[in-house]
Amino acid sequence: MAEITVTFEDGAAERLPAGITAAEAMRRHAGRDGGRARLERAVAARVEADGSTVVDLTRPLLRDCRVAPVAVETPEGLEVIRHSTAHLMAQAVKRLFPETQITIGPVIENGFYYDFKRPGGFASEDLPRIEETMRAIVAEDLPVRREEVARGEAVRRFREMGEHYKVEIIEGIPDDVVSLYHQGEFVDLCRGPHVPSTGRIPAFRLTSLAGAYWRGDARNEQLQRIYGTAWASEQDLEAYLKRLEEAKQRDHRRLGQVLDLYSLHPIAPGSPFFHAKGAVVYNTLVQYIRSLYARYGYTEVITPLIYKTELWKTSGHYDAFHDDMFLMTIEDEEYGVKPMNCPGHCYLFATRKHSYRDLPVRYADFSRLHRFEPSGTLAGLVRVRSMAQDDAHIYCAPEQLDGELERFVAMTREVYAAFGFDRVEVTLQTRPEKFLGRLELWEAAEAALRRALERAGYAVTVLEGQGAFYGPKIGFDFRDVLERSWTLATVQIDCAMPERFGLRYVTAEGTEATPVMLHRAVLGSLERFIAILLEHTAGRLPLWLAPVQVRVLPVSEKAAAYATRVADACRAAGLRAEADLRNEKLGYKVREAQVEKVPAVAVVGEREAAAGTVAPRTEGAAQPAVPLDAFVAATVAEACVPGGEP
RNA sequence: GCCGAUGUAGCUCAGGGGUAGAGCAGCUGACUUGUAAUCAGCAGGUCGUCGGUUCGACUCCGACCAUCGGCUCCA
Repeated sequence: MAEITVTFEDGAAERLPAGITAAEAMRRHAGRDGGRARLERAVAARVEADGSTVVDLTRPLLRDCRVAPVAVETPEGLEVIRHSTAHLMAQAVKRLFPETQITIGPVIENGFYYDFKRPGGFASEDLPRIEETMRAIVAEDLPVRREEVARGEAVRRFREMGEHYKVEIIEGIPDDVVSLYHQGEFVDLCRGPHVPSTGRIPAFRLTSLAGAYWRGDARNEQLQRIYGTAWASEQDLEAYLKRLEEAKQRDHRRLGQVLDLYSLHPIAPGSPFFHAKGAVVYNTLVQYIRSLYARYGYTEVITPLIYKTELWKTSGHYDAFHDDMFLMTIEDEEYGVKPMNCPGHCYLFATRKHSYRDLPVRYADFSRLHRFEPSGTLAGLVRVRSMAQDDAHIYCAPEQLDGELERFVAMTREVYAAFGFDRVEVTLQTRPEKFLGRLELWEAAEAALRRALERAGYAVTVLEGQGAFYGPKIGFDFRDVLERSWTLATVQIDCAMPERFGLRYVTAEGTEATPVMLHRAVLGSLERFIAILLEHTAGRLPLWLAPVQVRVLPVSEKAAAYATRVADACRAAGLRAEADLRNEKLGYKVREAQVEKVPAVAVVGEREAAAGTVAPRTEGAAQPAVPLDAFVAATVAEACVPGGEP
């Protein structure tokens, strides 16, 4: 029999019969070096020949290669068990509900899902039953077997089983041979790799039930998706579930209530009411951005909230989005509440004749916008129907475009640095199927965005076809506590509106030209930004943004007068300060100030009143007393808006 | 919009076909307080809304509304 050379992790090489399985090869070698324990923890094998691939432990080795075990707790190992758990779940579902058709079941971050079509559907009470059956199948420790068959044969078998979605998938595969995985009575189309037997799946939990569309298209049949999570051990599973629980403590919807920042009411779904404290955060953010506008050369404008719909017919928004707008008919004329500022700014630009010397024109606008977002998509402050952006539109000459993009990236960087946001994910979203404007403009615009990102040195994910209908865009995305991704900053080059609105400027040569138009926002929507900021800081807003910056706590009524004087002194210095004069013990007031995350707490008793000092409590701990003036000066220093006037 | 779940006092939650419960918050009083909850009393509800079943519904059924987790969408 032919032999091959197999090299192991320790560098040793052995001549072994071709066709030996990866597991057997490692087992023979381990017998000599004592690595059996590691082998028992392996769920797959890494084989390196031409490239490096993770394969089944039962995969036969046919050529010279290096082979190493893949431990269950490694990223590759977790991927294997998660995929195997998806199969396990599908098998359990088929046992309990044989009328169900299986579709696809991929691995996702921290877990997996599987999409099913079941007449009558699943209810969440089904999940515990499915889990129970899964545990039974683990106890059966069914061997998992890979089989390669001709595509036609695979189609025939799945058709016989009544698995029509699988048939459709296989028919779309270009290869002549496909691989199937068997475990007991269950068989699924799959590339693998998988654990060698169902008993090797250590810990899992089914987490939720959701709707999903076949092939991700809303025009297709609605399937049901069951989500689960799987880990290398019960302890890891518990730790993961605990992390999820802890993340909920930082959820902006909880913090928004505890901190009395905003609320939502069914009378205006998706439209937050900002309470007095939330309004301070909102307005301070606007003030911060305004201070940067002075430096970055923007001029602020105020434009109408309601327009005749002709405006969006010109811009193209009406065709694409009129179902998603708040529309009304007044005196037989249709009007709409603006969902974005751009068309209004185009009218503004056209109110006078522009010279190349005026450009770039940068119109900033903090107007409220109203979008009729679908009911099922609303979420706290991150997806709303009523919002305001730190929006601006830039009109420039083509040769100014690169400079404007660079200026935008610089401003974005400055703002994110001020908030300590470092987990940004940058995407470039290109021309969608339905688009307006000339193709050559689109190509030039996409090239300009690519250049800007390259110069900025961002690692970029390209999302083909995800751009706006009027132009390609860059998105700066951040994760919320549930790891969902949301766009904050964006910059978009408009390939349609300048021409549709007939915008012109006079060039140096005295001819007329169409300006380049940019849409951009740095914070994005203020609502969404506040949500991400709250979650990022766990509610401990920086002092300059905190609704209450200083709270003065008298130890007893005897210090009430002095506490009032201290609070007045803080307010005179421009701080948002208040004295807590309620008839409560100090410990009670301290606790409340902590819970409300007031950044600067000053305790005053008879000693402080006599000495003209305060005893600060910062970062959750009592500090030695300092003179009142020094406390005020230090707090004022911390209250400076970042990057603002010195 | 679609699938699944949830909705009881301002908040967090218990309860269950036969007159609605707790803790915190609120109000009143006592205590005069030294760094994460002092004590007592009082008040607070169309049990999301509308309809149905029933002698009787907060509880069972249906529709709707809102919220939550996904899917689709996201100018």
